[in-house]
Amino acid sequence: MLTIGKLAALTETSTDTLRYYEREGLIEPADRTESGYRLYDKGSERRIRFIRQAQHCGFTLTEIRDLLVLRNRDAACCGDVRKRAIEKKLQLEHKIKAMKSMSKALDRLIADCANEAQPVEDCTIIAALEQAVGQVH
Amino acid sequence: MLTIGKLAALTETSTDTLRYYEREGLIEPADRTESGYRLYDKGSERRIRFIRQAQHCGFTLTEIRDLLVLRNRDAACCGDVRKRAIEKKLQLEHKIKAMKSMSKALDRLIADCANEAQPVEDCTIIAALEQAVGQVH
DNA sequence: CTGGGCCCTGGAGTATAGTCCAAGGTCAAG
DNA sequence: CTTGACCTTGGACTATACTCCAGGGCCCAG
Repeated sequence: MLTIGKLAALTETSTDTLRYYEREGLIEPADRTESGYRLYDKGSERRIRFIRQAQHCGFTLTEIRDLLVLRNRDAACCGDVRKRAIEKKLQLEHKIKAMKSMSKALDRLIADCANEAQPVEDCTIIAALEQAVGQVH
Repeated sequence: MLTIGKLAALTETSTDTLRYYEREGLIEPADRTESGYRLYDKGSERRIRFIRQAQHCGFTLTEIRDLLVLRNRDAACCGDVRKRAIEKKLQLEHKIKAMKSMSKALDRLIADCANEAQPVEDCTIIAALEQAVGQVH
């Protein structure tokens, strides 16, 4: 069992952030000591990592809580749960597409600017950036 | 030339947001009427679309401003500009990787839950979500 | 020449996601 | 048995990105 400081160090978060996640209903300590210290198990570490990862992918804490809550449901698994998963998946795919097109635009930008001492007017940034948009819409 | 309301309608933003972007240095009207009304050209529309797209991909307004500012530089194009582009590109690639792995995890989740009336314990959500994390780190 | 819809500025308010105290209790090492 | 590192709660503060007024001016259709 880990104290909050150990878990924070392990997951590269702050103790404040962990307590904040608890207030927001994203995590809960597995136990408490007699004196009230929070105690976490290895599952908490995985949970925190998942939260950070999901955030990094553009999910809000509210959305992440929704995903995590699916786990604790006693309703039938495949209905609600599946619907949410499909929704998230579509959101994700859309974001990935947009990001890929931006990434390609940046590639072009980098390639075109290989020549170090070119003047600004010939730098294809604007064109590349705007193409990124064109490809998505 | 478009007034702020027309541009807002065209780009599906609010006039408040457009004025906010202006305060933040992301856009500027091409002109003003004598009475002080903002007037925008077609370039503004493309610029706004780019901003929204970039935001959707997880860039902050500050980062987007940085990208847009590259355009107005009178310093040598390929040096600074290229460095920034490469930086953004790496960030983007990293996010795309994470999102792809979450997307795959969601796929598995959806596939495994195809069977509508399964009990929760057999719903592979937790496993799938945690694998997403495992794949990224 | 007036009513309704648009525009202006400046400033206040909101949600999200932390971040930072203050005041105090706990615990292990020396 | 004290010192320093850790923990507790509650509440205030911050940054980002809007969002919503208030109080006023502009513009044109009837």
